[in-house]
Amino acid sequence: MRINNKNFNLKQIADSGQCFRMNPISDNKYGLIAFGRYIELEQIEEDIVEINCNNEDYVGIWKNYFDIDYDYGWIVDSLKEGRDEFLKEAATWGSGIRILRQEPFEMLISFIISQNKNIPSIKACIERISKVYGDKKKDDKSGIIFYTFPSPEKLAHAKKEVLRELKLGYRDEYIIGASRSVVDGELDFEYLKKCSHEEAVSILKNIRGIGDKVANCISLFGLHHIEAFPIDVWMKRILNDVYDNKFDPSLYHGYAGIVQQYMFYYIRHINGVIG
DNA sequence: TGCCAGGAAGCCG
DNA sequence: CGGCTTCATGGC
Repeated sequence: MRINNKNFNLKQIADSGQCFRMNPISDNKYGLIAFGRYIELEQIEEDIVEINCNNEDYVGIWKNYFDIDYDYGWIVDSLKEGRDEFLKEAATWGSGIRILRQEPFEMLISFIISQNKNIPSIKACIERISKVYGDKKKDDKSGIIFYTFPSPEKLAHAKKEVLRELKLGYRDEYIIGASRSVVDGELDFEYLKKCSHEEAVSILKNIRGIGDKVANCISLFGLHHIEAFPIDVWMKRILNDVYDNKFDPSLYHGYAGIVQQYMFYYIRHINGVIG
């Protein structure tokens, strides 16, 4: 399936810190594990992406996953034409970023794991927890063996000692507790998607191990509340060093999370963390 | 060796 | 509320 879209860049998405199971496999090619499947994608040209799947899976899964129906172009263009010099550069540099519609439970656990960790370490933890608690599968097309992200039931019944062996550190109890909240219905992702971003964050923060930053990441990447605005150590640097703590997210009301992704991706580029 | 990473909880004033 | 400390772990 070939997608023609001006704002769809695999490298930018893979390096944007929103997904942890999309990795390069060769030049311009990426492997992705999501929704219990493995697919390969290739950046054919700047505005053409090849998704190695049939039409049924594209329409049923990946079109929605990559948020293809949403036009990111108007946001990029408006930032490029605006007065904010930093956002002008950031939007130009990351114009191919999209906010993926990832699975809420995977985002819940992934961003609990993410606290006080760098991205390579987060990815390694997620692969380990998937290998132990997920399902082993083989992709028919590529022959690749992979492990699905664990179910809430599996992690709700996980043992602390095992999670410690997986190098999850003090987050072991947080992971088990959050998973139990999903299993017993305290956390209802369908409701969290329907309600406002503010209410979703408020509910998520009742879970032990979820503070403001992680709640905003779950809201943005797992619930697709694109007005969420997660502030991590990189964002703090921008808000302090570039904006003297006077940045006003309400200027981008309703889509601040997308603007935030351009900022995050750009500051890490400037600091040489990613290509 | 000390510092940092897409932080949060506990405690203190 | 704001500031300080502690919490595992790996990489540099």
